[in-house]
Formats: sequence, structure tokens, C-alpha cells
Amino acid sequence: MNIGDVSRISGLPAKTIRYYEDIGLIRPLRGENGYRSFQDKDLHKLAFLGRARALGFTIEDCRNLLALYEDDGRESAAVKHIAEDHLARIDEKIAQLRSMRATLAELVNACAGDHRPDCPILNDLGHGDRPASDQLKKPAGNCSH
Amino acid sequence: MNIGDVSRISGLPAKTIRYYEDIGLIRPLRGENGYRSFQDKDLHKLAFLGRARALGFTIEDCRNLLALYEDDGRESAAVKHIAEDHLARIDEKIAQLRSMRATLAELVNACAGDHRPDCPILNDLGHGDRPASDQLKKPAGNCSH
DNA sequence: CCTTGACCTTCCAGTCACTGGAACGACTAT
DNA sequence: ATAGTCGTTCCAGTGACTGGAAGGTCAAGG
Repeated sequence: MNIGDVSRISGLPAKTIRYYEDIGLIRPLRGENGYRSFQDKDLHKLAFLGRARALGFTIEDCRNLLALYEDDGRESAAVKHIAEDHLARIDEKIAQLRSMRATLAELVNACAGDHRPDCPILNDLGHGDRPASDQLKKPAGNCSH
Repeated sequence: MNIGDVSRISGLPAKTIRYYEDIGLIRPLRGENGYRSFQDKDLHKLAFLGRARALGFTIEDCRNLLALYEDDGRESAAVKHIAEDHLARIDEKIAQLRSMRATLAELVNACAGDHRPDCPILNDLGHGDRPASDQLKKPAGNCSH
């Protein structure tokens, strides 16, 4: 199986699959022509990775989860620990976004959005009448790659 | 005013302030010694940027908002448009995270988390019994820089 | 005058998880 | 032989910083 087939089946871009090999998540064999030759095992792993990534696990999480997946002597506590950590990070992010959303919605609501220059949104950002920015620690959240 | 003072006042790291100059968001004067010399105007702009970033606006949004802020002839509709777009992006992200959260919480809940190897989390990721990964389009969401 | 230490400068590299593109080789069908 | 599709590698870019190295500047104290 060549990378194109695997890409179609798994839904992962070929680039991503090559990247996963680069960072050691999979180790497909090579044919005489130098092409990667994927086995069912690799396909399975890629599906695993796709699902884990879709749940927002980092690549490092995925690496650890994959190792646990292949370790028959694992303790489910280890897996649960990773998942719980991730759940907490997700909750944090949701809270952050909701706080942003609340402030922003208020401002948008207060703005006439017409041809005149008066704008409560700019007023807020400029003068900071309302406490629009309580926590500058983690302003992140806008990663639309 | 040197960069250190401005950093303390605005709460933005000096590195970030230099970066903002690099990408043309601010244009502080320079003293004879080569040090940046910040005026009230710069301080004001940085505060604006800090608040806009805290609300999750991208740097490009910030650039546009700043331009509108300084344009007396602006139409508030333009500002509102940027803010509404951003609000929509936030809502999308929240929805994505909530969907992840729901699936993940279910799995975590089903996992004993003990010394035994059986683990519903790994079962799901491995075999995909449950549809844990409906949308692979935007798996992102984990940008904890 | 010299040193210490805090401050400032620039520039380069790294982050995360890819993604785009160039330049080239391999295979398939006509 | 040729065209077109697939595969390969390698390099660079994304967003918004952040860390660190190597060096210049300044004020205070001895």
C-alpha cells in the first residue's frame, strides 16, 4: 500500500503521514523503489492517531497513548491520567473562550454598526472603561492554523 | 520612557513590545543611545493592543482595529464587522471544544483507571467503536504556546 | 577610574503541528 | 516516446511570541 491509498483510507493528508514518520510515530517499510509500504498495522496506528488528534490530544500525548496501546501490561490508570489532564486543559480553554465571548458579545451588541464613527468597541479597547482585559496571562486562544 | 517602564505599566513583556514594533504596530522614537523612547501615544496603543489581544483578536485584526481607532472618519460598521467575525470564530472554537469535551468525558468516565490494562479510552481510539472522530477537518484546538 | 549590575540593543533559533512548494525519480497508459 | 500521476526529499513558512547569546549603556558605589 502506497501513501496515497493510506491517505484516502485514513483521511490524513500524505504530508501529515510523512510528518508522523519523521517524528517517529510510525515506521512503515520501504519498497525497492524507495516508496513507503504500509501494512495494516500502520493503517491501524494512523487511524488511532487521527482519532486521538481529533480529540485534541497533543502529538506527545498521542505518542504516549500509542505506547500504552501497544503495551499489554499497561495500567488503565496511566491512560486515564493523560485523558483527565487533557480534559482539564480543554475545560480551561473553554472557560477562557467563554469569558472572551461574553465581553465581546456585549461590545458588539452596544455598537450601532452604522456609518457614524462612534463605537463602543473602540472606546472600550482604547480607554478601557470596562474591564475588557482582566487576565493578560494567557491571551492565546486564536490559533486558526 | 524606556521599554522596561512601558513593560511594567502595560503588563506586556518587553519582547512582545519589540515584536510589535518589528511588525509595525507601534513606532516608538529612539534616543541618542539607541534606546526606544516611548511617548504616551505608544503607551496608549500598547494598552489598546493588550486589551484587543486579551479578547482573542488576531494581530491582523489588531492592526485593522488600531487603524480604525485612529481614523476619525471611520464607520462603526467596519469595527462591528471585525468583531462579529471574531465572535463567530470564537463560537466555532467553543463548539469544537465542547464536542471534544463531551466525547472525552464519556471515555474518561468509562475508564476504571486502575492497575488493570483494560481501557475503554484506548479501545475507542484503537478500534473506533464509538464515533470519536467525526470531523477531522479541524482537529486543532490544542495550542498551548 | 573601575567595577558591578541592571538595563538596553540586535539577531538567531525554537515553539506546535503541520502545509506549501520546488526539484526530482518512478510508474502507468497511450 | 510521452504525458500524467504518483512518489521522494528538503527547505521554508505559518502565529504570536519566547529564549538565549553577544554585546552596548548607564547609574551607583568603592
